[in-house]
Formats: sequence, C-alpha cells, structure tokens
Amino acid sequence: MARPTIADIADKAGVSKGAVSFALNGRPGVSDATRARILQIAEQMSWRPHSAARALGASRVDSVGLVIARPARTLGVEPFFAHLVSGLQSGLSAHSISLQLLIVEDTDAEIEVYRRWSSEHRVDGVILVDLTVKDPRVEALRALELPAVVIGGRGGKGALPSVWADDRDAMLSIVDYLAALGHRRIAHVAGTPNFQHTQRRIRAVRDAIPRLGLIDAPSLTTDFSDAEGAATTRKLLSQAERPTAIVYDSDVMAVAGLGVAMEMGVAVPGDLSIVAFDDSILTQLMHPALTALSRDTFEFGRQAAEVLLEVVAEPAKVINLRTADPVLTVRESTAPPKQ
Amino acid sequence: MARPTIADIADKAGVSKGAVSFALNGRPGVSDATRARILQIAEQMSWRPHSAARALGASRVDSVGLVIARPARTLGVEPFFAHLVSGLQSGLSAHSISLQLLIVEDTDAEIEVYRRWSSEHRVDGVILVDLTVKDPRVEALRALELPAVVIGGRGGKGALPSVWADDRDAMLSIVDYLAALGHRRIAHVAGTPNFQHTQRRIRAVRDAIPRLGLIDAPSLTTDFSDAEGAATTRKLLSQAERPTAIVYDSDVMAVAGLGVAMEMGVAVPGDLSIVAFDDSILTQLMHPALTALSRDTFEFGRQAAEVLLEVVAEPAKVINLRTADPVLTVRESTAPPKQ
DNA sequence: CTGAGGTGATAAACCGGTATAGCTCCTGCA
DNA sequence: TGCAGGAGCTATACCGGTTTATCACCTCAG
Repeated sequence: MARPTIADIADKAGVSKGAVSFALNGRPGVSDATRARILQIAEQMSWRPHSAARALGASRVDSVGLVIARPARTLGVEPFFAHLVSGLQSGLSAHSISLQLLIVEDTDAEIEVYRRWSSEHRVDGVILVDLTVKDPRVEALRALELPAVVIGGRGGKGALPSVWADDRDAMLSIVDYLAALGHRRIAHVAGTPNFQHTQRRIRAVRDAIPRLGLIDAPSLTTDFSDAEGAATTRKLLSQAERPTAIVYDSDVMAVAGLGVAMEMGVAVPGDLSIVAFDDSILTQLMHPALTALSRDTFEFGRQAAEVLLEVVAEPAKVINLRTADPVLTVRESTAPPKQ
Repeated sequence: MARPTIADIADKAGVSKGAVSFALNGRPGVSDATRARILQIAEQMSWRPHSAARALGASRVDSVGLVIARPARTLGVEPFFAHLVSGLQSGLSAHSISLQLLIVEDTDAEIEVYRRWSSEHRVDGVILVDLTVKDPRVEALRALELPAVVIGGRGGKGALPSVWADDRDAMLSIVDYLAALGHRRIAHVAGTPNFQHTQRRIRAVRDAIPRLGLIDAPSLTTDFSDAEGAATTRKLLSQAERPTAIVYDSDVMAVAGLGVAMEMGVAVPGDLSIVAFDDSILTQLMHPALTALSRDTFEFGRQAAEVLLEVVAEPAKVINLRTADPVLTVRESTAPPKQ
C-alpha cells in the first residue's frame, strides 16, 4: 500500500471516513480516545492528505502565486527577488502553503496568468510586485475576486492590501546624509518612471532641495539597465558643473556608474560620492565598496506572506502594513566633496 | 455563474457530462458536429478545467517541482537560477504545466520536500540541480518513485535521466586558450569539492598539464563565496612564483579575485589573466570586463523541462541529453603573460 | 417514567472532473 | 432478413477528501 487514504485509516481503526476526517482536522465530532487512536494510526501509516482531493472539496488549494513580469535577462542579478521568494516561503511554509512562481515577459501576460490561475483554481491568492502608476492588474484582480497583496506600493483608499516600506523616508535619509557631508550638487539616476516607487523617490529628492539648500538635484529616469545607468552617468559627468554625488535607484546601475567614473578618471569618493538605493553582494564586491540602502527583503517577503494569508481567510480585510525602515549602510564610496 | 463546470456545459449543450469530457479532451466518442458545438459553448462560457478535479481523477497534477538547496543569502547574485527557471517555464508552459519552486537550507530539507510533494501528489516530477558525488537525493527519489531529471550531472548507469553540458571540454577550452596565449603557470579556484561538476573540472585541469606543458596548475577548492574566492586569490598572489592566469569556477569569485588583484597592485590583464567559468552581467560590469565561459542556461532549462515531461510520461525511459557546448567569451581580462 | 438535549459516531452526498460499461441506432454484408 | 460491428452517446462509478443529515445512546431535569 503505497499511499494510504483516509479510507484505509478508517478501516484499520474500525471507524468511518468521516470520523477520520474529523480527527485529522482537529474538529469536534469524535471522542478524545478515538481521535488519539486515529491520529496514531495515521502517523504510523505515514498518511498525508492528497492535495487535489482536499482542494476539490474545500475549494482552497493551499497555494499562492507570484508572477514576476520582467524579461529573464535582467532578472537574477538582483538578489531582491531571491530574498523576497525565500521570505515568502518562510512565511508560507509555517502554514503548509506552497508558492507558485512564474516569470513572464510583460504585464499582459501576467494578467493572463492570473485569469488562468483563477479559473483553474490553482492559487488562493497572489502577491503583486512593481506596482505602476495606473496599474491594470489591480482592476483585473478585483474583477477576478482573487485575493492579493501588493508589495512595496502603499495602497490608498480602494486599493489592494499592501506591505510597504517608506521610500520617501529612505530617500531622505540618503540625501540628508549627503547634504550633511557637504554635498550641494546631487544627482539622482532613477528607474522606470511608471513605477510608483520611482515617483515617490523622485518627489522626495525634489522636496528636499529647498530644505537642504541644494544647488541642484535632477532626477533622470532610466529603464533600470546597466547600459542606461552608465549612459546617464556619462552625461552627468560630462557637464561643466558636475554633481559631486549621485544616487542610483538600483545596485546594478550604481556599479555601472562606478565603472563610468573610473573610465572618465573621476575619483570615487574623492571627486564623486556614489550611493545605491538597494544593497546586495554586488555593492560589497566593488572597489571602493558602495554605500547602499539596505532593506530586509527576506522579512519583507515573510510579512507579505502573513498578510496574504489573512486576506485569503477574510477577503474584505484591509491591511496596509508598514515594514521596518531601510537603513543606510555607509561604505567607501561616500565622502565629503573636495572644495 | 462564476465558474462554469462541465455539468453546466453539458446542460446547455443537451448532452451528458461524459460527452463534454470527450469533446474537450479531443478524444473519440462524439461526432464532429457535437464536438464543435460543445467546444463553442465551452469557449463562450470561458470554461477552464478545475485543476484539482482533474488531478484527482487522472492522478497527474500538471505541475513539476524544483527545489534549490542553498542558503538564501548566496542566492540571487547568480543569474544562473533565474535563467534556468525561465527556461524551465518556457519548456513547461507549452504543455500547460506549472512549476513549483522552493528554496530550502540544505539537502535534508530538500529530501523532506520531495517526500511531502510525493505523498501529497503535488508534483508529477522534479528537477535536480547541484548533484554531489554520492548524492542521497538520487536514492530518495528512486524510493519515492518520483520521476526526476538531473541538471548538469551526466548520469552513469543506474543513474537518473539527465541534461548535461560537457564540463571537461569547457574547462579544456579555457586552459587551451590560456596556454595558447603563452601562460604556463595557471591556477584554478574551484568550488565546493563535493559537487560532481567541481570534480570534473579539477580533473580536466590536471589532465591538461602534461599535454600543454604547464609548469603548474593547482586547483584550490572553496565554498563558492566571494570571501573564499578573495582569500584564495590573496594566497595565490602572495606566492614567490605567482600564477600568470587564474580560472574561477564562478563569476562572483572571479569578481572578488579581480578586486584582490587591484588591491595588491597586480595589473589585469598585464600581470594576471582572469577567466570566469560562468558568464553574467557581473562579468560585463567590471573594469576590465572579464573573459568568461558563457552557457545558454535558458535553453538548458527548456531542454530539461522537455526531458522531464518525457520521463513523467514514461518513467522507465532513460535519457541523457547533452546540450550545446558552452563558449568562451573573450573580453578584457585575458592577455599573453609578460616575459 | 418521560422527554429534551448533548455526545459520538455513521452513512451518504458532494466537489468537478475522468474512465468505463452499456445502450441505441445505423450500416454493411452474408 | 438477420446479425455483427461500430459510431455516438448516456449513465454511473470513481478519485480522496469534506460536510451534512441522521441516528443511537446516554444523561439529566421535570
């Protein structure tokens, strides 16, 4: 007997299937003595529920989904997703929920996946990342009535539940530090403008200008690629009035920017300070090692999992959980500007 | 009516559930006219099979699994897994099979996952990576009768089906090139010694010594971390007779090694040539950009998916598919040695 | 002594598909 | 004319759980 079923257990225990089900799920209907006996037999036969059978009856599949819509090429350098996935699983495995991961090319494909998952009952809910300004996924998920939690995008009213970190505060902590070092010409190499977090960071920089008495603090958007990160840096360093510090919206762009500085003979941190808005092994491998904003992505994922499970259990619930603030890890790429 | 079932379709079409099932699965038993009518109604009601129901009856779940046993911390820098997963999904989605991904801490946990997946019928088969010399997973999977495909490890007799690239040839292509440039003192910073591919690479280097007339070619094992990569490099460059070229078993270690060379004032590629046995954006971001061995990991994953599906359909099948050979991408970190 | 109410269990329906036995025609051939 | 055989379809069992209706039995209050 390879895979015992509850019928096998019922036979052996001399009770009905129903009694076994009650016993195994810890619900009333059987005496403590019978329950103990059933549990012991189940244990001994090393019984496990057949996930499909349970899903069919109970209409929950104990599985949630995460779709990442990025070309595979740009993925993987960023530890972000690996850590996020690990954190998610850590939060889910405590409840024996499995994670379905899918990488697709674009948002249309992503929505299509949600549609399929929903109609095939493959997941109980999903995690959303990279929220854009007018994100079509929000409406699609609402229409499908598929529980969802947004990561990173703070929900307004009528929005989906979310788990978010304060991008604004984080960016301010960087700019404040640079200003305190004496920098007055700061540049910001931002990511894709349609991401909500990009917008928030740009706004934070702009708002800080008068307060900190900055001469200038332009935000230049890119597609997050190393190529555009390098090109933008080249442009910035070719100006008559160079910035003395550059903040990059990702670690990859920061590394590319460091390369450009070296290539142009601009000393880091002597002539130029560099900060990455995202930490990873990449920033630590560089010479000089890059000052970076560290986020606890693992914990982020864990919390998102918890929130999603709450929302799955109670779809009407509105949760907006703010996670721990990111901290600035100062390394060798930042210093006061030369006079 | 939110989610139509085949019973709904049967009602509307005025036929039995069985007829609908036949029609939707393209099997004989209904006339072409009826089939067409049923398909049209199904389409119109946007019917999708309930995955759990199908799994329960047909005892296949249209889902395969991949477990990665590495501490989350070291993951993610390596684009390898991201590309592999994308490739796998590309190969699977053509057959509407989904991929279950799990990251765990160690091999014991990994085997535990297989056990759970198997008894809960959550997957039809699994993909194995990072095969070690006496890998306990092989026996565990055989005992569970869970179809599996090994990635990277070429199976001997009695082994699991596999998809593999020729590590030996790949390593030889690197060493041959370095020798052709004139290098006679070559060092090899290898990965964890218990990995099969590490063993094969070490053997390839050793065997090449007499043929190429190398003075020396030691292979030093590490744990694949940047820290050990750096430490090993430091040791090598501190010797009286320095190697003039170093081959690293991973891109991360190669980057760390480059850092050490710079820190010690060893010019790359003037005094030292560096080659990474694995390509990624990391190697391209460096200055100088690193010569690296490029593998088509995406294609690798695609082929593995195909093979796994064959094995799932026919468990007795023995397949050992050799993939395209990796190619050496020469960049700026290699040059003839100074006299 | 009787009836209400709670406890511990069972039998059977159900979830949404797939697989199979069997039934009804219709056709073709002897 | 009779019958074998196949096409086309139906009815039903089945997969492995969960859930509900029902029931026997015991206890206790009136």
